Amino acid sequence: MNDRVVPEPQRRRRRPTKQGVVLSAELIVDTALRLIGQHGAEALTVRRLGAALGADPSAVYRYFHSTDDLLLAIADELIGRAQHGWQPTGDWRADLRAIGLRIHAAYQAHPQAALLAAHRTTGRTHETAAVEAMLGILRTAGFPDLEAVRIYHAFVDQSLGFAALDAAALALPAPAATADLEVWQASYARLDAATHPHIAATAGLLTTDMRRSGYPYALDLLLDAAAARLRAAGSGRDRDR
Amino acid sequence: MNDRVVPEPQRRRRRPTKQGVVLSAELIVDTALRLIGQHGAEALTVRRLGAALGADPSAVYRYFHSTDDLLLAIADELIGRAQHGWQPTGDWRADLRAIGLRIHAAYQAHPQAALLAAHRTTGRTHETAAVEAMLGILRTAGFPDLEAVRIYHAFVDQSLGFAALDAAALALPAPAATADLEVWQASYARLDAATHPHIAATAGLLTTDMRRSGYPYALDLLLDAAAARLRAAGSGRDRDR
DNA sequence: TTCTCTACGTCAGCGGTGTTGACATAGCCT
DNA sequence: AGGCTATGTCAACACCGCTGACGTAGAGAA
Repeated sequence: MNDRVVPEPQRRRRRPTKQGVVLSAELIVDTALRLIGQHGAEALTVRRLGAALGADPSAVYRYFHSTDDLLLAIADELIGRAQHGWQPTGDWRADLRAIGLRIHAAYQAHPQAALLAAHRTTGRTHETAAVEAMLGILRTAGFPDLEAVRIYHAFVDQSLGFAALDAAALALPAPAATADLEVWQASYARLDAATHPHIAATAGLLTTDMRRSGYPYALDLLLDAAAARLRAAGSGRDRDR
Repeated sequence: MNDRVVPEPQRRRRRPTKQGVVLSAELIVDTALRLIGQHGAEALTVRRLGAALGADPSAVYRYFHSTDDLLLAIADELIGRAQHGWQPTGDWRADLRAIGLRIHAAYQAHPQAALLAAHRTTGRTHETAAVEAMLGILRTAGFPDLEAVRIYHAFVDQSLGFAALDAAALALPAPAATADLEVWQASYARLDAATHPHIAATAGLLTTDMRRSGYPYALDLLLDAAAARLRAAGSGRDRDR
């Protein structure tokens, strides 16, 4: 870990680079996201980032301890964008569903970045705000603390897991992506009913269903199960609120 | 893509390396898996693999076009291992649960191979066999075809999504991995109850629960919901089987 | 207005990476 | 016995993340 990073409050940030750009942590994160979006995940190297910024590559290390540090900042930015503009309605199930779909959508918008960021825990402001919101929805709905935490955990990892999975499909190089999709018609739809009766019987349904994300359906299943547990907990000790 | 790879049938594979090892694609895959298991995620580099094999690093390129090619070969091996030795019991819920946990476990055993493999559709024998088994379980249990396909889709993608997510955590370089875990104590456990009441109220539960995978709980939620839908479908047109 | 101090952009370089062209040779085939 | 070629080895390339050293812009103090 290097110590060239000056904490935000002491920054005077006055000095433009040779090419006249005034750097900031924010600008670097935005540029990194743009770089990833335009040229793929492998385009995010310190040297290329420096070039895109119009600065010496090592200048990045004045703002982030390492590339991993930068990645965490990117991850938090993505979470922030998912939350942006969201308002709770008071209906726990609708609220949770909306958050899940928002997370999924935000990551799909930056597939290559999502691949790198989906599995990190940042502990930064946007992330903690999101966690607080989700826990709040569950606890306010009446879930006991232990169950609220477990459902939160399952819910958020399900969202991120599907987000990463679907992002990976989007981030695949074009030929590989189409190849993966065609497998369902080229291979599964032609399997012999004698050896693969169940696939043969549902081939048509399979090829259409596998084309889109399984997340919305999986999300509804999870919310179904959560609602059932809430009902069970509520009827257990009948008086609540 | 290089073309130094000789297709398997033409191989004469006679020449031992300087250190007396006779190479083969199989040996390389096994050694790579062992390397990952013993020395962590970041140990899988071509140079280190060469050293572990007792051969020049570039010898690997006589068997695989690239490291990605090698990782796909490893992935194919993993799918087989997940299924290996599994026997259906006839209880659809127990069977599906077992398959889910097996997939998850197989990927956890070799995290960074899992990372690259989880989102590919291969259409190869191991994969089609697994799909056939899962669909068979659902259809035999009495799910209508459309629902069987949808639940299969949600189930398999949830398994792979969690597998990829948890694998990514394991595949992280050691410092980043510990940092991610410590965030829950260093950051979340210290948030002010005034600004983050729900996190503060559940901090203890959070830090312990987030240490392990959320997959088993999420899996049970999904199976709960599926069982409920099966009941609903069954009572709809009462006579089945 | 001038001086000082330091934040921070730049440069050169280290030890790593995947990959490839050229070369030497082991050992199967005739 | 001899040739052919599969395959192991070597050296080198281009790139990577990262760091120590250095110069200087420009804000703050006087």
